[in-house]
Amino acid sequence: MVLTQSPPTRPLRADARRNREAIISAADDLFRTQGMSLQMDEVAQRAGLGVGTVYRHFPTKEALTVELVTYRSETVITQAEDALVTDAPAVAIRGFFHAMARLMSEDVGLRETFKMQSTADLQGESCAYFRQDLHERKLAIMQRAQRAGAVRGDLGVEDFDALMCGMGQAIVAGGRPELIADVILEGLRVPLGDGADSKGSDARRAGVDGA
Amino acid sequence: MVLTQSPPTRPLRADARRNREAIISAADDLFRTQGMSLQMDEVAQRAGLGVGTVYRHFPTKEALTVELVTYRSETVITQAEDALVTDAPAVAIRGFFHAMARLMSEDVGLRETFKMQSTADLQGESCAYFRQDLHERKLAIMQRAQRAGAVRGDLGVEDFDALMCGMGQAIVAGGRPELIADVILEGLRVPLGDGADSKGSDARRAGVDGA
DNA sequence: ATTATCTATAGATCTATAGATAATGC
DNA sequence: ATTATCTATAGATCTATAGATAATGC
Repeated sequence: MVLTQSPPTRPLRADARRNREAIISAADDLFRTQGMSLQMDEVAQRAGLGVGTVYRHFPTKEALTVELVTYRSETVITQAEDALVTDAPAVAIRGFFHAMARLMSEDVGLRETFKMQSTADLQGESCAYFRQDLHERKLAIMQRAQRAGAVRGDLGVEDFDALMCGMGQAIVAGGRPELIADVILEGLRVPLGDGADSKGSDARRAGVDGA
Repeated sequence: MVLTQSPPTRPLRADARRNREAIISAADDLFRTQGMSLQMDEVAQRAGLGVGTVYRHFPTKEALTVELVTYRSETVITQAEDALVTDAPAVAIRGFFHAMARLMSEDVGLRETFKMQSTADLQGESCAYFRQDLHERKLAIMQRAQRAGAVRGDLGVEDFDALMCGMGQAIVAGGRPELIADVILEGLRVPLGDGADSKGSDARRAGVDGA
């Protein structure tokens, strides 16, 4: 989970380890309700510590939030992988979207996690490996769903991520989570060529290839 | 367009009028590229004025941005209405979404306009009337599309707004505008009850009624 | 001795205002 | 005379650090 250390890193002193955990836990609570606008002072206060201590463990605010973000990413993607092992792709994808919609509706941090993955942040070299790994796993999940015909083939991982982001935004903006998830899900399916369809799906099923 | 004045408001002095326009124009440029994070100092500089002047015309940053946001809202909704007069609903909606996607991809301010409409901001009493008007017009547009069977009936104006917001976010997050718009459009259609459809569309076509 | 923690505050970044100065237009 | 504009700065809000103090563990 933690991929940020290269040097040997001798084990933390007992109190320091406790405090580190208190910091992460406090930060996580705040991240859930406030996202990136959480404040370092508040984290310290909630953890029952001084700000200095927080900065000892995490040199910048970004370093702290990367911890929270990577944890959420990891959780979410594992969940998706598990679902795909158990269920048929179409069912798994549906379950995944609805679960995400529900979680996002009560976790600002999770919404911002998706944003940060797509947008500028989280781009530090420290998490380059993590990002790469995540990308590959997402690709695998998506291609599996595409081969099964559950998701249109001209969708890239970037588009998929972007849609998850969009779903989060739509939910903050007051859309009903269930409905929003359904709309996007329906939209993800392979479009059927019918009336009122003048253009736009011309690159249909571009990226599908065998296992 | 400007609905913020109740008292008679004697006409501005010639130079003041020029400056006011310079301010709005400068602010609009910055809003297009930076959205709400535009800075008052920059606005002043770009307009070739001092900050004090900007604040003379717009007492707060919010007052300035409300001006920009209402202008964009008005433009967009008029465009949708016009399309619905000319074309068949399904075609009009499609054209509208693609136009929005394209515009949003190059106008941060437009994306944030949708956000602000749904979320907390823009809630001042000063634009209560404007908001009401906008809401009614959106409702009319949506219901027209629903009666024509181009859009699923269980969608509320809030959901529709939310999806526009989400589309914007998906585009910033790196999704291809054309594709994102297509996915949401497909998703908006009345879902056909077929396989892999376990639940979620049970409230189907709830809000449809005759003209 | 070494490692951690605390408090108080420097520094950066904005919005908004005050008070002195300049431009209009009756 | 009135209305508008300018510059310089107060005030709010954060992140991050410095230097003095306290807790661990060999």
